[in-house]
Amino acid sequence: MSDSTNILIAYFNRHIPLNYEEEEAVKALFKERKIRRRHYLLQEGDICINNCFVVEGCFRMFMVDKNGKEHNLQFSTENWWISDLYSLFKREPSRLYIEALENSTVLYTTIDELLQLFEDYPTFSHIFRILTQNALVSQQQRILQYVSSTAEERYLDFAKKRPELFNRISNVQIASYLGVTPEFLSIIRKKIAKS
Amino acid sequence: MSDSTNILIAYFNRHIPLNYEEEEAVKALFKERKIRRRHYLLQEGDICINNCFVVEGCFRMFMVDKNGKEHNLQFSTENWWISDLYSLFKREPSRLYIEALENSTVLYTTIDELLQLFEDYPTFSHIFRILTQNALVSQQQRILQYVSSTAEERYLDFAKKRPELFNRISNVQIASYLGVTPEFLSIIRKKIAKS
DNA sequence: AAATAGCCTTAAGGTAGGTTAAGAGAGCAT
DNA sequence: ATGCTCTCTTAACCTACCTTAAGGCTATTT
Repeated sequence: MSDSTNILIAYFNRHIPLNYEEEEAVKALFKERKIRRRHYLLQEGDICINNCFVVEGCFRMFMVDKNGKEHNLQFSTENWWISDLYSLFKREPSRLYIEALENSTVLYTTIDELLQLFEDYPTFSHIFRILTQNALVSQQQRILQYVSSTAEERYLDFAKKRPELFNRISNVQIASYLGVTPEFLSIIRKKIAKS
Repeated sequence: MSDSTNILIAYFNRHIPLNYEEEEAVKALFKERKIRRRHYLLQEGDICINNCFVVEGCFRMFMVDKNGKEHNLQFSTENWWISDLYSLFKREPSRLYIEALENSTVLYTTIDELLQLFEDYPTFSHIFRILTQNALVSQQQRILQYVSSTAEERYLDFAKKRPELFNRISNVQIASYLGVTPEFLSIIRKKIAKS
């Protein structure tokens, strides 16, 4: 069994302690995959069939709008999940891209294996209901912030909430996540530095 | 047993057929409440302890930003759920308001009763995992749209996706949902009418 | 019937943030 | 070393949307 799988098991145990059988099920089901920097885990038009857990590295999920501009929706680093839930659950082509920002390692299962796991071991159904709830809540917080604050406030908040990410990725990526151009982010940074 | 409860049971049956015991559990657990137009189901600072199903009527969920402006986040009409999931699950004071736009009827349970229901009847845990998934997916779609389209596009999309709501609520409410002022929505409407 | 309140529109002037373009510095490859 | 690519910055001009203010219309209340 790989180190990677132990990391995932430790992750699950932090939510709900797994018994021996459940740990074995994780070891049997999840497969490891390495993705090199600038390579894609998912591209627009693909049907997302894998649910991925980031063991090591960093990904960004983004969409391309009708003018060809990219908009980052989410970053995932160690101990985060990354997949297009819309495509995964609806089994329809994705409108999103998932790109590795660093050389990375993930553990993944197909959606069908995951649903089977939920049936065989209710513990996992329970864990994923909580994970989905948490994701929903944090998305709602993001919408709240989006409608009610300026780019400068979002920038400061991002620096505060995700300091490790903040120092790990480029300002171009941060700007895209905050919904501004890199040029305007530069102006914001100058203004903050002055004050 | 009330008509309201039958509507909720029919709703559940459309997701996963309930057996006799599960139907009885719904009848035992959910309570009815009527809310008059302009009255609040939830106000900022309250801890949201009830999960509500709209039997009849229409609600809006909104936040008030630091400048005192309201931002609509969601409308709920018949056969939708309405609650602040953040406050509900984290048991922390809400930053949101839920207001009845019409005289309305809801069925509700407390979060503790709901969690107990999940333990007693896995069917409901299953249904709510799917509902949470769907909510997550549709929120993600909304974020996608928010970052990638103009106010005019969002307006036309809203008219197309929710035609009944579109004709049921005021433009002031729609503008707040779309993230523009009523004045600017008026300009958009004029422009669309001309073309 | 009058008064009040909410809704919708128009218009003038203002601001946050975008676009385009250009240059300077860092890191990587030949 | 030389070039290449990427990142970050600065600046001039532009646009989508906001603010304020005012007027007319309709619905509700008294």
